[in-house]
Amino acid sequence: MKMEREEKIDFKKILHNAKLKNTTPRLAVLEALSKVKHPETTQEIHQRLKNIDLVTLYRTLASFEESGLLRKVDLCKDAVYYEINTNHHHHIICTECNNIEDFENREVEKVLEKIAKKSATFANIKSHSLELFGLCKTCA
Amino acid sequence: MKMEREEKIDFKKILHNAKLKNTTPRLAVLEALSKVKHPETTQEIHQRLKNIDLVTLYRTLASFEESGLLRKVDLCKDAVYYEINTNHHHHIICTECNNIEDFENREVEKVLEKIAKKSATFANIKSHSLELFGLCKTCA
DNA sequence: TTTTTTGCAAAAGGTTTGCAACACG
DNA sequence: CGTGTTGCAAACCTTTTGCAAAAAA
Repeated sequence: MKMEREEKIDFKKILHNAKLKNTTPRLAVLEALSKVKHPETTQEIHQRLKNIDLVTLYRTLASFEESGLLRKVDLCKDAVYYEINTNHHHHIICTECNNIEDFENREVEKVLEKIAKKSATFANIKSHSLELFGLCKTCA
Repeated sequence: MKMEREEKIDFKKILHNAKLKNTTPRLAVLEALSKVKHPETTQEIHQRLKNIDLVTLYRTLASFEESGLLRKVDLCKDAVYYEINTNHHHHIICTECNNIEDFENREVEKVLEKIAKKSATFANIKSHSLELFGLCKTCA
């Protein structure tokens, strides 16, 4: 019988592994973004973590992205969104209420690989962005 | 025998059809973007069309997008890119030199439609963004 | 104790707004 | 001629930079 176990993440170890020093603002940001399912903007994160200076937050997010802890997501909103960099996936975004659903799809990844190979001018493809936009059932 | 014909676009008619008044800055912007193959930022366009006020350019691009003449493209560059809204296609961008290749691919569109249908929480998908990032053969 | 990181102030960009003069239709 | 558009000035918002004080290892 499998015990249900409280998800207890060792944020200090994560920072240490990323070769980042263990500071209060960094722990707060990492924890906050781990709790949240959807991508957030710098301003949104700042709203929730009022006690962290906005400048520090900018620097923290930049260093997290550089070390691969976070990933930028482009939601066509004239603002940069960040999310925890876990498994590779994409998003479906409601243009009305900003509701976000994640999806993974092996087939689309395969097609993208084929497209990359076919290119006449590109030697290698390192990454891609893919987001769907529409109306969720509540807003439709 | 087919005559090669000078591509002569009636920009005034295009503006008229879009229910936009026929002004000097609008014609200049429309013509400039029609000549160019790749997406450009507001700042880049302004560099080329120095005689148009930057504020006017912002308003022009916004009205062009609203009326469907232009489309925003998201190249993960912390800047909004615009391109003429013609056939549906996507881009492969060189992260080193910003070289851009367009591609169309029926297969990927089909897979995206399937993904949209499968979604539990979304009623309909209206659009999507898809860009590939890598190194072109010159930069690799 | 040495090196990074933080937080404040201020600068720097980029984009938007208000408004009078101007131009299109 | 009336309404929409332009161009300038100034406001605004987001992001970056400089630097001294504080914290990490």
